[in-house]
Formats: sequence, C-alpha cells, structure tokens
Amino acid sequence: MTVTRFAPSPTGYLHIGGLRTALFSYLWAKVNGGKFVLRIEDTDEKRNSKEAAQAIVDAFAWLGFEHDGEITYQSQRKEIYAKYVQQLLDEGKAYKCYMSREELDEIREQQEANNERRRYNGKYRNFEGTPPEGVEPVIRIKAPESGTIVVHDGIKGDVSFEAQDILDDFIIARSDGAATYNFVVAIDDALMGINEVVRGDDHLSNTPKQMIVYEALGFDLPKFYHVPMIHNENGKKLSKRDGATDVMEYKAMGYTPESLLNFLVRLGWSHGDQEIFSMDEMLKLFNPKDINKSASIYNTEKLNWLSAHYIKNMPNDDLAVLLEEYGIMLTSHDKKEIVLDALKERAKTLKELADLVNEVLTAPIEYEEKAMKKAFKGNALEVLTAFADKVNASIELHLPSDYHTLMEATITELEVGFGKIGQPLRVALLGKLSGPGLDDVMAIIGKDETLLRIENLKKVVEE
RNA sequence: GGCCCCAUCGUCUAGCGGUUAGGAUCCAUGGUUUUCAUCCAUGUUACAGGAGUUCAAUUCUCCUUGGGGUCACCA
Repeated sequence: MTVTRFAPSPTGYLHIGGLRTALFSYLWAKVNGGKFVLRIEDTDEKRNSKEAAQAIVDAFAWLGFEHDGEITYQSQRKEIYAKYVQQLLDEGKAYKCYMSREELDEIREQQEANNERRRYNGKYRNFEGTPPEGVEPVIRIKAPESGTIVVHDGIKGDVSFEAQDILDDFIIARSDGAATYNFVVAIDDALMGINEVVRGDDHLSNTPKQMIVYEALGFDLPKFYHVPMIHNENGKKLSKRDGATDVMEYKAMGYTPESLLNFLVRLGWSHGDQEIFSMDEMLKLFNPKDINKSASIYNTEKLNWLSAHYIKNMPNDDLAVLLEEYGIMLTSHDKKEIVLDALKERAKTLKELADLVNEVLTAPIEYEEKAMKKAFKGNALEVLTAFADKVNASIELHLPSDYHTLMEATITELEVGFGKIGQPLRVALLGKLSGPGLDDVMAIIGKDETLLRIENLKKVVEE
C-alpha cells in the first residue's frame, strides 16, 4: 500500500508552496488507495508553536483533505531517535566527536582560505585516546568517503552525487543529545511506513545524507519524488514576504477551496490540455510522472479566472451558504435566485460577489459625476419621471420582465431609444453607468425602493 | 565558490526525431448585451545561444549562457 506524508515544520502558517506539496502527496496516496499521514517536525523548540500546527490542521479542514491516523509529533519521539543513535554507536557506525566549535570554525576558515570545500576532517572518526575535558561530544555518522550515490527520483530521474563532493561525517546528534534533521526524517519515514516521499526539490541535495542513514539502520529506501519549487514573480523561492501566501488568507479573499486546489494542481502538473479538475478527477488522474521538472512562477491571473469559473457554475443554494462567511445572508431571501443569477458571473471571488450584492441592496450614496453628465442630457428627466409614474401605477410587480415591460412602454410612448431610459435609470438605481441588468435590479429591490431611488436622484438633479 | 536541478508564447503548460509548434490565461479587435460583466469569434506573442549525432532536430549528446536550489550542533 502506498503511504505518503506531509511533514511541515510548524514555524508559521501553511503557505501556498507547502500546500501544493501536500496536495500532490495527498493525491498520490489516494489515487493508489493508500494513506496520507501528517507529521509535524517540531524538534526546534524555539521556533515552533502549537498554533502553527493547528493552522495546518485548519487549512486542511477548509480544503477538505484529511490525514489518516493521528498526527505524529517529532518532539514526542526523542527516545526513539536516541535509541537509534545508540545503536549506531554500538555498531561502530557512528562515533563521538569532541571537536570544539572553535576548532571546527578554524578548520572551516582554513578550508575557505584554500578554496576547498568546507567539511569535517574526520579527526575523531577512529579516535582511541582519552577525550578532552569539558567538551560534550556530538555524534557523527561514518559516511562513505568515496563512491557514487544515486537518487532514483520519480520526477527528476536518476541524480548522482559523488560522496567526496558532498559528504562528510555529518552530525546526527547534537551535544545536548537531540538528534538532527537528516537523521530523524529517515527514521520517521521508515518507522511510519512511508514508502513514497513527495517533497519539495529543495530537499534533493539532502537525500544522499538520508540515504546513508537508511542504509546504516538497515531500512528500506522509499521512492522519492522531488517536486519543483513555486517561485514568486521575481523568480525567487516563495517566502513569507510574498504577500498573501497564507492559505487561510485565500479564504478571506474569497477564493473557494476547489478553485485554489485546481489552480495549484495545474502549477507543475498537467494532464494534456485539461484545465478544469474537480477533486474527483484529480483523484483519478493525478500521477507524479506528469509533474514538470522545472519550477513554476506563481501568478494570480489564472487563479482569478478559475475562481470566476467556479463561482459562475455553482448552484445558487451553495453560493448563498458560502456567502454567509462574507456577511451576506441570502439563504432564505425570496429574491435569492434573481440576485445570484444576476451577479455571480460578474465576480471573481466570493468577496467580490458579496460586495456586489451589497452594492445592489444598498441605495447609492453618491452619483458618479461623469455618469450624471452623460445620462442627463435632453429630456432624460422627463423619461425617468414617465417611467416612475408607470411603476407607481402598477400593482403587480415581481419579475424582472414586469419591469422590463414598463421600460418598453415608456420608450414607445415617448418615442425614444432604450438608452434614453437605461442610462438615467441606471444612475438612479446604482449611481453609475455600469452594472447588472436594470430589470433584475428592480425586481430585487422592489417597487418602493425603486421609486425611492428615482426620487432621490431627481432631487439631486433638480438642485 | 563546490555540488545538484532546470530552460517552449509575459504566465501556466502540451509536445516525447518529420507538427502550419497545440491549449489555457493575459492583452487587443469584433459580435451579443440599454451599460458593464458573462458568452462567442478572431488576432499578436515562444522552442536561450553554439557545436555535434541524424536524411531530418523543439525533441538525443556536449559546451556556453541564464535561472533556481543546497552546502549548520535549522528543518
């Protein structure tokens, strides 16, 4: 069975790059009918927080993907790591290194001066004598000094590293006894049964080190998939400085989970020419072999288009429920269908849709100056008055078509074009020259409000 | 700097030796619409450069250039 994982370090919120990795990882597990587990890498006690871990869980909940089983916290597994450190020590595959930080620094400076690669010199690799006083040792693993290490990557293909270029006896446990990253990931992945590791390709150069740990401990190697980074508009790695990268901020901005997920799945992955993917389709079609090898640049145009697409095609009942998040209560509104039909294809986000609804439901506070100039030429006021009289005289006004009939009647009577009534009326109702269909607007706000808005405008014009 | 990865329209991408290099987005134009938006149609824009291999390279190889990642007692 396929078991994948998402293993964030909770140093802040979940950002868009991490989310995509999580998505790929999740999809790949589920496509194979396997499991997707969540592990919080919180061994750096200074930098992590419970809130951040919670933020990840919240984001998952919003997007609708659940992890299997309990969350694993690395901070609770220290004894396990210590046990394996001891095992390697006992087997002679690791050793205590008493080199002081000062000495290490000195060596590194020296190497830098000689234009050599910075690396530990192996001083205590075969040390037999009496250890120096007053130094708490670190534990280093015996890494191969030569040879080629090949990562068989599901996305990048075979990537080979020369041991002499990249390795030294790296530290697996600090002087305070805490195990280090490259050691614990390997152990956790192996112990948790993760057999397909999907992660960012910034981890590719760590992989040889982890492979050495797997080998030393006799664990089976997982299949690796190193997915390319998402870059910001400047082509750099996405960072916290890049504006709204917190996943939950996308919710606040009014994006739906399906549009965000659809956007992300197409960032780096493709299935022919298809652009629109429901979760069900992703769950059927996703395969890491179709992930691009190159990094992609994050850009919101496509996201906006997708978001608009999903909003346009969403049933009004669903839309009404979602809009409650944004302060719009339409679920039991008698004009719900007209409101949403008239407005949903004009919004790129739920937030925009909410604003549009408010705009229609609220009488204009002011009128655009250029709209006034353009609309109120000639006998505009007369036309508007004639229309208002008709509205006033009508008893049964409910549907958009009812109002449309009155508009038609007005222009026929006065022998003018549609624009002659449309423009002034639009300004009266909305305060500007653009917006949804007038008959829809009037049906939504009703007879009294329509007359009120016309009266309001007439007062302003007559001044 | 060492090592590693990457390179098709501005952006997301299809392509897997022979194509008028396709789609999407964006932009522009036209149509529909009383307006705006939607929708429809049309259009502009790409194989980083140089050597090979081959009858034939966007596609395979190498080099150059450019971009990115990584080199901690962080994860």
